[in-house]
Amino acid sequence: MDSIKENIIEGSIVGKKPTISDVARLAGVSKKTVSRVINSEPNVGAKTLSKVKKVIEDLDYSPNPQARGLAFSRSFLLAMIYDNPNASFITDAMYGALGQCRPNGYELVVHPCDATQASLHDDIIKFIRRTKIDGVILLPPLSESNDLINKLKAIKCNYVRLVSVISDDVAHMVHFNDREAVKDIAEHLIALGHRDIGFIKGPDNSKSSAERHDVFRDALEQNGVHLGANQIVFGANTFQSGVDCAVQLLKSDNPPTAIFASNDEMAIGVMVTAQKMGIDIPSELTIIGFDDTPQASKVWPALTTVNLKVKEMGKLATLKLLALCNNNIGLAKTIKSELVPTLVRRETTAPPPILRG
Amino acid sequence: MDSIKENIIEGSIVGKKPTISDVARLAGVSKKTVSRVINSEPNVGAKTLSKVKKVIEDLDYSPNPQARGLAFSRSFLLAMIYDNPNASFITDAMYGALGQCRPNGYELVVHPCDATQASLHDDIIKFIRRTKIDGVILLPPLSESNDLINKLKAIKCNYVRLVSVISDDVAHMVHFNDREAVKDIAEHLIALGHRDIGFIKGPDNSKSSAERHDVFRDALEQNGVHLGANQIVFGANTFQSGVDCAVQLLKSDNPPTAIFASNDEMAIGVMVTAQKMGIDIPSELTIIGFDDTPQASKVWPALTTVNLKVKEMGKLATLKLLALCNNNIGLAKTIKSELVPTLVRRETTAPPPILRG
DNA sequence: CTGAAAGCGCTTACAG
DNA sequence: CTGAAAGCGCTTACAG
Repeated sequence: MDSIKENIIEGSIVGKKPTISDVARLAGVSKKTVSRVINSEPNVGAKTLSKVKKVIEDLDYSPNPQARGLAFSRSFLLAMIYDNPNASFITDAMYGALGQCRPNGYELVVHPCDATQASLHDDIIKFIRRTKIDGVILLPPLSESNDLINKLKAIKCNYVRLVSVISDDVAHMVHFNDREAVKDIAEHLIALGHRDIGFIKGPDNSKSSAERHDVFRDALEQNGVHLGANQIVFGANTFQSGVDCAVQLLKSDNPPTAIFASNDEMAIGVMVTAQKMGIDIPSELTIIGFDDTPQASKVWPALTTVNLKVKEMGKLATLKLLALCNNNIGLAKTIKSELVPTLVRRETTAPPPILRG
Repeated sequence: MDSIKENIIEGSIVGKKPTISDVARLAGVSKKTVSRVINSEPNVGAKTLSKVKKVIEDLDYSPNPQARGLAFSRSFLLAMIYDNPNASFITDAMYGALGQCRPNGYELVVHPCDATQASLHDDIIKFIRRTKIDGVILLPPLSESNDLINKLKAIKCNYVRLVSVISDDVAHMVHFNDREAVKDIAEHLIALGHRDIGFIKGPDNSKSSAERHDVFRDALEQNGVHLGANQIVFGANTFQSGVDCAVQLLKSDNPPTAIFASNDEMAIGVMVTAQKMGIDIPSELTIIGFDDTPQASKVWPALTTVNLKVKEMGKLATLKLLALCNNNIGLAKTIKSELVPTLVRRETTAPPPILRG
């Protein structure tokens, strides 16, 4: 009969990993009992429990995830699916998610995809079917597609979406409440004394673009400032579109004294353009962005913007998703699903020239 | 007996996925034959082959990866392990890797880790043993640790490292040849007429820091320019350290007319600092970075820097890793393992003031 | 509280 | 060129 020692050697030096049978044999119990211990099931005697745990530790045993997956009909894999957010949004969301995956025995698979592909949604469904992923986290703007959600529901795939507009049951979404942040921006600009304000809207296919626009316009209106049609320009959330929009706004007959761009990429495009035109920031032009990407604090002057708390969102989304994977919808509903982004005041805002000495 | 139709309905509407047994039954062959088709093995008759393929397509069948994994003793999972590169480096490497993973039936698991943890390397080993990952891609600076590599070898884990200094067999690394790019930078500065040049070195624990330093110093020396001790300052590859280093350099008795920072983060720190001090870029100060992060082209003036071709590196690394996973070391050696980064000339370089009108 | 048998969906090793 | 049997390492369903 093998001694524990021999098995340890066999297990860790020779490289052949011990199995549940090895543990069972050495602990003098059945595989089922070891299985109970692994899965923290009840009905294991205290003595048996500690004996099995000891052997597991001695052997440095960990269950084979493929075998567990096959038996459980689960993969213990979660996927993060996204089309085109910025790099730091992705990595922040990943960090937040991973912090919850690991202690729960899940791994995170990344799945970026090409939004220009017509088969985008079907490809995602194929991916999920093929890999048997237990659940997916959807990042914006992909997360805004109800077509995709319906397809996910059709295959009964667990999902949680990160969104900026409430658009699902709380069990299935984490929502960053743009509205408050956008109002803060409007009020901040008003308080500084700005009346000629330019707005760079995001792409039309995104719900958050429309919402940021509506809320910003209404908040200004409430303060007696009207956002005219010629003060609204349309960007694509890219740096280059920020440059283009800035040119439109700043070369108009009545250039604004402040510009709110719907994301940092565009805001930085505005900054660069203004600086090239010899316009000083913030004394001659106030600029506010949205996202608080790492770059926002690494431009000069440092950009005033809105922090989305993406890592926290990734964490909450994962917590919900794990609850869903365990068929605990009640728990998923309980977990916080709204985050309030905060306005980060840095150096790109000041009163308009007219109010300065 | 079930008709194909019924099975299709059962398979895709009800959600119960068809198995190899369904395919075998409907095609009138054994499971082993279906298995041969799935794995593109030889010894399948043409007629049998097309019959099986037809059924697979009709059923929209895809093999269960957990079952395959269990039988093959493989997970069909690759992991990307990293500690602290910048966000775009990570996402670029992921894109490059995924392009190769998918067509080969592999998925990519992300595994960021905390370099400040003493148990870092052992945690990685545990992660690999636990998940049964088939192979790992190591990103810098983690990829430079020989201690980690030795531990990976001990558990016979396939790996490929992305490195800036040749440090392994070509089957196990993709190497970006800094030397050439650094020489290009030195020669570019010399050609512009700079003689008082500042250098911001990266952190001491990184081999590439030392190499960039040595190569830069030697290349300048060859052109008759000496890099004095007071012209070398020590950064940490962060924006803030770039700011600090810039202050040291620019407030010295003999400030340089050009600064080469070992990465873009620091270079942008230098830019911001210079601009705050009222120093014009590039007419009064030339700046060159390294990495070509997205931000480099989104600052003003746009930063001259070196593009590392990270996505391409991710692709090549994955190709090598897949070859290793198939025990084809010969193939892994064949795949290109050196990439030459290119100097991207933008707007932050110009002749020194003394040579200008 | 514990365990023997059958099964998850594939593959390997073998036979013909 | 094809297939029947056994096995990968777990779990479920059941029995006691």
